[in-house]
Amino acid sequence: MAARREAGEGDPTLIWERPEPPSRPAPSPLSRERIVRAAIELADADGLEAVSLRKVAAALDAGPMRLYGYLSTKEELLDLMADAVYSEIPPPVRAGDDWRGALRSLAHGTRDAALRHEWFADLLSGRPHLGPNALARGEASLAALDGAPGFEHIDTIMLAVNTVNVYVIGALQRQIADLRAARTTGMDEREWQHASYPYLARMLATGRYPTLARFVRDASHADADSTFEAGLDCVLDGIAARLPRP
Amino acid sequence: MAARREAGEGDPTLIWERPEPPSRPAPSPLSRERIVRAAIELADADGLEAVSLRKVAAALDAGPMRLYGYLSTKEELLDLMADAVYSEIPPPVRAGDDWRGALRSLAHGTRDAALRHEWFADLLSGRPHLGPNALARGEASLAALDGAPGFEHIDTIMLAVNTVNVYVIGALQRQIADLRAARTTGMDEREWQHASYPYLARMLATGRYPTLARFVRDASHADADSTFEAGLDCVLDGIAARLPRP
DNA sequence: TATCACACCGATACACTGTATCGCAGTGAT
DNA sequence: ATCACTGCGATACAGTGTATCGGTGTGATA
Repeated sequence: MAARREAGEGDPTLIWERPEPPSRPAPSPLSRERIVRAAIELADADGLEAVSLRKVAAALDAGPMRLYGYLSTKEELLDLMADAVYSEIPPPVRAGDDWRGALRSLAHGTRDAALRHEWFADLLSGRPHLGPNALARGEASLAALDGAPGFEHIDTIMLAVNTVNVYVIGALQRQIADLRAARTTGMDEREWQHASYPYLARMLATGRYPTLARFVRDASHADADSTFEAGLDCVLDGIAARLPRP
Repeated sequence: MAARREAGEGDPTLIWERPEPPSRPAPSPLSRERIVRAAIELADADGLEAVSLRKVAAALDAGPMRLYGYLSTKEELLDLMADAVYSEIPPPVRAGDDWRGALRSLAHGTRDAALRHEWFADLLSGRPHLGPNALARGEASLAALDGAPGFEHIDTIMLAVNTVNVYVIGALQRQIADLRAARTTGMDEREWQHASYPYLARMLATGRYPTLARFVRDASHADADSTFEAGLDCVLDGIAARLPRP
């Protein structure tokens, strides 16, 4: 092991605090940020499984081992990538007492950033995101509701922010899974949803799923955006219902 | 390629329809089900990244290549594993008009099954789950609300089921990420949440996240179960708010 | 019963992964 | 001018998913 993995051996979250190696002028035009940027480019283009230390290094004209001066593990790179996504989420806007607007802008900001980087969904189940940008987003979320009318109790705010976040995460997960499925079959999302999707059609034709079949036939299949919006409204209504009578 | 990958070459969802190879009596005491069971045991014990075709095959006293008679890809194995989790979800009970109870039991059943198999969360972003058991769960969910008072319109049912599902998925994702983080630090979940977690404490001490710090200090950090319950109630309230006046 | 044809198992191989090791070159100090 | 050292990256290793294909055991046929 020697001195390769320097500080914070046991605790993987310590990337956020460990200083970068001083970027020596000539021989090392590398930085954690450049590495992360290269990795994100790869992931955006070809998915997370295309991100290998070798490829990232190659994109930076370096040998794979070079990266270990800036990262001590591939997991760290993934953490940094996730945090970079958080940095793209704009702070929620709160106009006066419009807490719904605040939560809504938070939700949309998160969703937009995540849809720009589909691989983000794959990093959600890994470990909690605690990088500086993720924390900043947390800070901004809470601050956006802090002091809004009806949100006097701290636990009310927690519940609201948590529920919205959880909804957004779940919705993302699902939409991205669908997007990928659609892409591998070559259809666009709309076509796919309309269930000319042959396997599903055959499965439904077995008669084992009568209700499902009826719904696939009769429901007005909205696009992903409006479905997201409808669910979000639903969640916001639920939050509103638990506020003290104004 | 020859005859190894037989039917449904292009479409990866076709596992569900492709028949198993006829289990020849003596030399082949293997079956898709045994393979999946072995893989699930590995994943339950050591996480999804411990599931390699070699290890699964070894657990069954077979060479790695043997599995390719039953699967054409590791992805298929993962799909089968995911569907096995769905088979553990009990059909939602609906007592009379109690649609809340139906959705609640659906949510809990899903959550319980997923917490029994933490790796399930990692499979959510992969591709949509369309195995027979997943479809059966879909069927049961819709059927549970079908005809309940207030749910006359098909889109109302869709919205309700979708929103609950999405909430459950998101909540799972998050709790499992937390569980893992807690485990790698050796603490139990409760301890971890109570933020003696040293990195977080240091980060909050920087003063860059004042609201967050206050919340971590003052909020009553409920355990995962009650948080889930509270959020679920919130979502159910939101659904209730959108029903036609009774 | 002896032979043949065929099916299939799994050893071998390949390209790829993350990462440990360590020789060597290049730098700064003496 | 010499030395000590630092840190880069070639090499190596154990592991992955999967393609290939030789050998073997089986069932059918003569």
